[in-house]
Order: sequence, then C-alpha cells, then structure tokens
Amino acid sequence: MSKFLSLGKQINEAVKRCGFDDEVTLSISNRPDLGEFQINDAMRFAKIYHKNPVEIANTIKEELDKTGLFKEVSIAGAGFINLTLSDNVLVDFVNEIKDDVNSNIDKMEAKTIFLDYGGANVAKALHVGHLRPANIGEGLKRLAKTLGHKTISDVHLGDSGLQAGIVMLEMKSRFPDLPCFKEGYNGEDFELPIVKEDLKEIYPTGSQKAHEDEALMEEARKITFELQRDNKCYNTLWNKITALSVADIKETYDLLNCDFDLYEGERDSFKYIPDMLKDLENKNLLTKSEGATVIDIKQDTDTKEMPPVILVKSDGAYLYATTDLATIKERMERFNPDEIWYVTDLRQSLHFEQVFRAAKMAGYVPNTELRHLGNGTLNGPDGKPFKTRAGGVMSLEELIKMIYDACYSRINDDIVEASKKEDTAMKIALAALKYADYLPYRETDYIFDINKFTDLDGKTGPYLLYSTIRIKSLLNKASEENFEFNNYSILTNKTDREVLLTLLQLPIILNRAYESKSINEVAEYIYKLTSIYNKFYSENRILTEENAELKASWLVLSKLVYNTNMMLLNIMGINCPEKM
RNA sequence: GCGCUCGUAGCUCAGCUGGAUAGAGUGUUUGGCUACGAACCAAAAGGUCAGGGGUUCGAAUCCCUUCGAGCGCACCA
Repeated sequence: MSKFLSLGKQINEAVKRCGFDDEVTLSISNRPDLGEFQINDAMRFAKIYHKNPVEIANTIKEELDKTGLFKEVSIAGAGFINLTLSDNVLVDFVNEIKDDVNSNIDKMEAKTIFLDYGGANVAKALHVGHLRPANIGEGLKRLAKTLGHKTISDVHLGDSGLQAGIVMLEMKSRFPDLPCFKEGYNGEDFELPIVKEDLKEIYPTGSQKAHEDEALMEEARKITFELQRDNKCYNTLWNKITALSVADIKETYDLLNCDFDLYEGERDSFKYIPDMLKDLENKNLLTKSEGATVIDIKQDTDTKEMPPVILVKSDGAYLYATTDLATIKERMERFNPDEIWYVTDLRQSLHFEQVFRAAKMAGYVPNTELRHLGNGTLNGPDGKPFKTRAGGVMSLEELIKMIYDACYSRINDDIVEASKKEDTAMKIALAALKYADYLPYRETDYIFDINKFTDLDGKTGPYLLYSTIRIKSLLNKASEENFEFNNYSILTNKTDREVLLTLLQLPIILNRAYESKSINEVAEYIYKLTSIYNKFYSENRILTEENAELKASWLVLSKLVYNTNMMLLNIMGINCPEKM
C-alpha cells in the first residue's frame, strides 16, 4: 500500500473515532500557503449530521492531532481542514520506497484487458493522424500493466477495405503477367515484383485513377468483394502485399515503441463471419432491410436515432461492423478478456455503440466490458479537420525525420560521441514527439503544428530526458566516490520537502490517469516532479556538501526521482539516452 | 432535423466526480554559468474562464439558455 493510501486510511480511522459513519477524502492542497493536504468534507458532513461544519472540523482535528502524523492541523474558512505532515512521516516514506519505486504504486485487482489500437491500413503509409491512437493505446497498455493488469494488444490492421481492391487493380494494370492474374490460377507461389518503397506510391496512384474513373472504382469494389470471399488469386496477392506492408508499418511502430502482441487484422475475422451470421440468424437477430442484412439495435430508452448495424451489404459484401463484431466473438473465444478497449478517433463513437449493442444482444460478451476510448480529431494548423484522402498528408516517417533533424543539429559533440549521435538524436526526437502528443487530454481535438513537435525547450520531452540524464550523471559521480545510497535521514524542509510531497502524490496520479484513460495526467505529473527537482538541484551543491548525512539524504532523494522518472518515461514509451 | 464535442492568458494547452487567491509551457521584459551538465534556474507582466440565468454556504466545473466553432447520423473505414 502506498504511503498516500495509508495516510488516507489512518485519517478515516480517526474520523470514525469521532463518530462519523462516513469517509473523507484526502486531497492535495490548492492552498500550499495553508497546508500540504486538505480535507473538505466537513461542509458535506454538516448537512448530513446537522452540525456546524467548523465544529465538525474541530472534532476531526482533535483526533488527527493525536495520531502524530501531522506537524499542523488547522481549520480555515467554512470548515476546511488543512494538514501539514510531520517530518518523520516523510522520512519514513523515503525509506519505505527508496529501494523500489514500485512500492509507491497501488496495484489494482488484476484484470485481463484486450487493447485494440493503432489501426494502420495495409498498403497505405502511416500518417500523422495515426500518431495519437498509437501513443494513447500504448501508454494505456503500459499504465494498465504498471497497475497490475494483464494486457493483450492488437494493432488490428485495416486490411479488408477498398484500398485492397484499388491496390490490386493497380497491380494488375502494372503487372498483368503475374501468375495470380492468369486463368485457372491454383495458388502456386510467385515473387512479388515490388518493394516496400513502391507501396508508398501504388495506392495514391491507384486511388487517383479510381476516383477519376467510375468503371475502375467499380472494378476495385469487385476485387475487394472477391477478396472477402476467399478468391484464390486476390487472396494470395493480398497476403504478399500485406506481409510487405506490415514489415514497413512495424518499423514505424517500433520506433514509436508500440509493441503489439498481435499484428492481426480485419481479415483474420473472416473465418468467423459465416458461423457468426448463422448464429445470429438462429437467435432471430437478423432482419433484411433495403436488401441488406442488419441487426436492429434500437432500444425503448433511446432518445436519438439509432440506425441498425449492417452486417451484409445488399451486394453481399461485409463491412467494418461485420468484421468488428466477428472480431469480438473471436477475441472472446481466444482470450476471454475482462475488458476490451478500442482507441480510435472519437468520431467513430456511433459505430462502436452500434457494434457493442449488437455484441451484447448476441450474448457474446456476458461479463466483458467493451469501451471505446475515443481520441480527439486531428485538425490542421488552420483549425479545420485534417483530410486523409485529399493527399498532401504528412507521413509519420516524414514528421519523425523533421524532428530528428532538429535534434541532431542541436547535439553537443563534446558530450555525445560520434558513434552514438544518430541514436541519441532519434531518442530525443521521439521523446519530443511522444511527449507533445501526450500532453493534451485524450479527447481534445488535436491541432497538428510542426512547431509544437520541434520545440525542444520548456515543457517538452527533451527537457525530461535532459533532466533525467543530469541526475544519472550525478548519481554516477557519487558511485565513483563509492557513496552509499541507503541512508535517508535529513529533511531540510526547503525544496527537498516539495520534491517528497510530489513523490507522495504519484499513486493517485496513476489511478486518476487510469480512471480517465488519459496519459496527460502522467505527462503533467512527470513535468511537475522534474521541474521541482531541478529547482532543488540548482539550489544545492550535492556532491560538495560537507555534511555527510545531508549529502547522503540528497543523493537518496535524487535517486528516487531518477527511478520514478524512468518508470514514468517507460509508461509513456519514451527511451532515455545515456547522454545528450 | 436528431445526437455528440468544444469555447480558459497574445499563442498552444491543463484544471471539469463543485471548494479557498484559475495554472503550465511558449512569446515579451529582466537577472543568473572559468559548469555536481544552462536543452537549466529565478523574477515581472499577461484572465469578465464566450454572454446571460439557475442550483449551492461555495461554480471554470452541475442544470437551462443565447451566440460561436467542429463532428457524427445504414450499405466508407
């Protein structure tokens, strides 16, 4: 149990002793001039117990004084209880967590959580719009793991859509002699005549052609349909293109530190679709509507229009909802998770509401919670929605390259040896990119601005890395002097106290981030911790401090901040170079 | 038409399960390195939390309303 949680428990035991059959909430003070923590429940209690709130606050104060946990308990205003911790509580706190910062986290009851995020499309380049769901999904996965959950993640490739037909049609026009296009093709192997660089250009070219010529578009739709029905020719060709494309996609995801357990896609659910349709038929859930096969998901309590879920188009083809529903069935059978989280654009919320309703009606998720964790929409610098189809979209690779260049040129050659310069610049660049992406709340609309990412000063990824590396450098120097890091005893009650109070808050920050499913809480917190430590660092000369006990305490504190930072950077999927 | 977001400092964003004096970065002005690493630290200035009403001891936060911006509404994903 974290110190913070334990303090809350002890406070509530005191409250109970006062005769109140209710709980108070310990929170961080927003009036640091009055106290470090506050309890604001006396006003609420006043109504319930019909007593004067100040009187209630005083009763609680008396009990709290007896605990010895606080240097000062004071009452202000309408009944605010302000608390200042005793020094020994903070000293104990450091000694409790100095060997393992994980003991400053409150683990949760372990669940199995399946995460679906990323959503890259086969044969199409990852663009800047893919950044947010990838980061958020990965961050939430790492946060869930840190808090004790078991996770399974799937990139869930978009591999069965119209782009398949378009790309294969373009392939057919370029390479009509490929074995798979021959009459009577029976699945024999052949070499794909393209490399991944070609892929970047094939889809845009094919897409443009199809948009200009309705007959080609029709042909592309037909090919897409054939692919869904296991056409041997298209199936073989698409498998090869997918393998080529996924290798490319994976490179970028690896850069972003997104490690998916599964690189599966919509097509992997195809084999479940016929049985699923039969099953839904047996459950009398399917109806025909305007030639399509649908599930009516309207409920009496609906206050808005709720269109049915279309599973089979009038032309027989499957849709997004079909594969998503089949995928739910599949995941339940294979992994039986307690929760399934989808991180995709917020604008897809209706789609997920529909699919989730269908899944519940079909009885596929009896005890599993389905959640769509929508991310904000990507807007251009002009504030208008970002267009994914109109071309001119910056690829993720290009964006990373631009930030990389900015970082590379700033590296001090006296500090970073030549052989590590590129690797270092890439780590800094990704830190800048990821941290900037993590700062806004998950649902906030995202304004894409290159300046935001190439900014390397202030509240940025590079700041966090620089500061963390600087602490590491300090610790290394201390180690060279054979300094022991196990004696924390002196609190000077200046900035070191603020550092400790910030560390104390870690468990509630992580819990809040988990509740809101947004990493921005973590991003804000690590900045707060780092900047208060930097203030401490600039105020004190640690290594030349003559009081050995004080020096030891400061070093323990520094190590604690370093380890906490490394843990939080890991949650955000940010790697720290050795020097920068 | 139905539904969902959002409007906070010049700019980019936090804060929203109601708490006391609304925060950060950046930009502007200014101070601090013959270095425990200045990609750092310190200070100043900058706000009618879009407008109005309501609930409450207390509202940026909850409810209603007006204005403004964006998004979604069956065979795209």
